[in-house]
Amino acid sequence: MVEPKSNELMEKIVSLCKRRGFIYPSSEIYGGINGFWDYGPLGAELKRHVKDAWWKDMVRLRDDVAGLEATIIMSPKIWQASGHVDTFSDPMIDCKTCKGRFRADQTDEIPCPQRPSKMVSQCQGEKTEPRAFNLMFQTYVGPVQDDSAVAYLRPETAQAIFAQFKNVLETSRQKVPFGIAQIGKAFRNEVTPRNYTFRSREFEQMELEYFIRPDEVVEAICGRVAKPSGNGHPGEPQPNWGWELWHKYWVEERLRFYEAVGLPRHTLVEYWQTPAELAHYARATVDILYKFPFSKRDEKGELKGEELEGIAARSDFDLSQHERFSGKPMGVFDEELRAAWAKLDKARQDELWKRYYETRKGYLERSGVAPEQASKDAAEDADGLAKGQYIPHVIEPSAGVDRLILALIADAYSEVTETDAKGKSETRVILKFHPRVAPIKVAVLPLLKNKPELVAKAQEVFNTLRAEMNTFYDDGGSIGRRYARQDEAGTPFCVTVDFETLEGMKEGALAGQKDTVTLRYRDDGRQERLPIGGLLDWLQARIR
RNA sequence: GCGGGCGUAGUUCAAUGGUAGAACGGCAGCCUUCCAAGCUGCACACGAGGGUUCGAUUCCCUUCGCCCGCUCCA
Repeated sequence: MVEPKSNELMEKIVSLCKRRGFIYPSSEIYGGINGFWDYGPLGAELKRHVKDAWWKDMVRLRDDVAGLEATIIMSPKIWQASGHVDTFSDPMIDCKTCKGRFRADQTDEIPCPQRPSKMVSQCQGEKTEPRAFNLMFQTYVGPVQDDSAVAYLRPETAQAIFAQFKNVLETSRQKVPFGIAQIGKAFRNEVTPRNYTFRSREFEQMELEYFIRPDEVVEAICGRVAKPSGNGHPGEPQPNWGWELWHKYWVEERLRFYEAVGLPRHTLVEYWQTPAELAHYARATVDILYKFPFSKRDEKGELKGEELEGIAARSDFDLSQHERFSGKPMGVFDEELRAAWAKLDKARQDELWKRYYETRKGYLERSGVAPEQASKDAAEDADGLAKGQYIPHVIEPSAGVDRLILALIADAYSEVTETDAKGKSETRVILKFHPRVAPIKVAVLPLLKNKPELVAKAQEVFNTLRAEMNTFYDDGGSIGRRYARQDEAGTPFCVTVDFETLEGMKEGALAGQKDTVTLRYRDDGRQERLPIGGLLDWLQARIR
C-alpha cells in the first residue's frame, strides 16, 4: 500500500471536514480570521460526545473528583501569581537582517547570530523598535479603557481550579487525595497558528488538578512511600502512594481514555520530558502524543507525534503561589496526619520536618523571597505538619479538546476504492469513529421513498430512537447512496425498514416475524436482522 | 514576525483583458426491493479593497486567508 503524502492526507481531511460540516474557517464570509475555527453540525456533535466521555470518566464515575466551571475572565492577579503576566510581557526586537528575534532587555548579552563577536545591540543589522509580545489576549473590564481596567482572557483553565481550591474543598466535602475537573475555553495569541485546528488561538481544554499528599505526609501516615514497580497501570490507588505513583497512575488512566474513545495504542506516544525541558517547578511531565499526518519524523522515519495532553507533577507550586500572592492560606487540614504525627518518634519527626522544610525553603527562595524570610516561612510550614496541615501537591492531566477532535478525525479517516461492473473505479471515504464519540449514532432509512408504508414505519422507528441518542433520518436517493453518506459522516449503524419489516421475515431464525429491520455496520457493510423492539437496547450497549 | 507558494460554485478542477465551464456533491420531482443506478429540472463561485484600462476574474499594489520552510509555543 502506498502511503499518501501527509500533505495530501491533511488536504483531504480539511476538505472533507468542510464538505461534511465538521469544521469551517471562522468568519469565512469576511475572509476568515487566522487561528480560529468553527465546528459545524457534525463537528459540534463529535466534540460534545468527546467532552461528555471525558466528563463521565473523570467526574461522574469517580468518587474522588468534583467538577468546576469557572469564568474566562478572572482577576489579573491570578495571572501574576501563575507567572503568565511576567513571562509574556517581554518586549522583543526583530532583526530584519539576520531574521533573529531577541528580548529587548538582553540585546547587550546575546551575540549576533551572523557576527558572534558582537552583541546584538552593536551589530549592523536593521532592527525593529521593541514590541510587546504578550501571548495573553487583553481586554478591559468596564467601559473605561485604562491600565487599571486591563484583564486577560484565560490562557489556560487550570488557574481557576487553584483559585477556587478552598471553595471546592469546603463544599464538595472531599479530602486529599481528590481532584477538581474543568472543561472550558482558553485563549492564546499564538505567533503562528498552524496545522489546521491543532494550534488555534481560541481552544478548549479538559483539565484535572488532582491534589495529593506530599511524600513526607504519606511517610508520616503510612511509614513509607510505595515506589512504582514495573510498567503499566499501577492499579487501584493506595494510601501509601507518593507523587511518582500518582503520576504514573494518571498517565495510564489517560492512555486508557484515549484508547476507549478509539485511538489505538500504536498511534500514541508516551513522551517523558527530559530534565532540561521540565518547567522549574515540575518534577515530571509526560506528554501523550498522537501521530498526526503532519507530525515530523524521527531518524528512523517514524512519526514523532504531536501533543494531545500533558500530565505534569507540579509539586505544590501553584497553590503556594496563590497563597503568597493572595495572602489566603491554601493548606488543608488532615486529621490522619495529625494523629499519625503524634505517634512518630522524635527522630522520625525531625527527619520529616527537615525534608519538608528544605523543600519549602527551596521553593520560597526560587520565588524571590529573601533567604532569612524564606527560612522563617519554611519553618512555619514544617511546623504545620504536627498540626496536620500542609499544602497539597498536584498532578495535572491537561488535554486539548480540539487537538483530540482532529486526532479522532485523522484516525477515523479511511478510503475504500471499488471498481464496479463497468470498470469504473470509485473511492469512498469512511470515517471509522468509535461509536462512543461518533456524531450520529444511527441512521434510520426507509428502503424506498415512494412507498408510504415504509416511510411511515421508518418515521416511527426514528421517533423512538431519537429521544435516546443522536439519530438521523434520510429518505433521499437510493439506499446505497444513503449508506455512503452515513459512512462519510462516520455513523456506525444504519437501520433500514424494508418490505420484510411490514410483511414478516421470509426465512431464517426470525421467519414469519414482523417488525424486524436490517442493521448495517459501517466498517464492513455487514448486515443482520434485529427486531425493532430490541433495537434501543442493542444500540445503547454499543455506544456507551 | 521573516521568506516562498497559492486564493474561481459546497468540494476537486478548467478557461479568459470583453464579467466564467465541468465533474462530483446539494435540492425538487419521477423511478428504484440493500451499498454513491437512471431521467428531468433548479440553485450555487472569480477572498476583500484600490490602481492601470473604454473594459479587470485575468495585469499591478495593498490587505485577508490557506499551505510549506524558519521563528514562537509559558
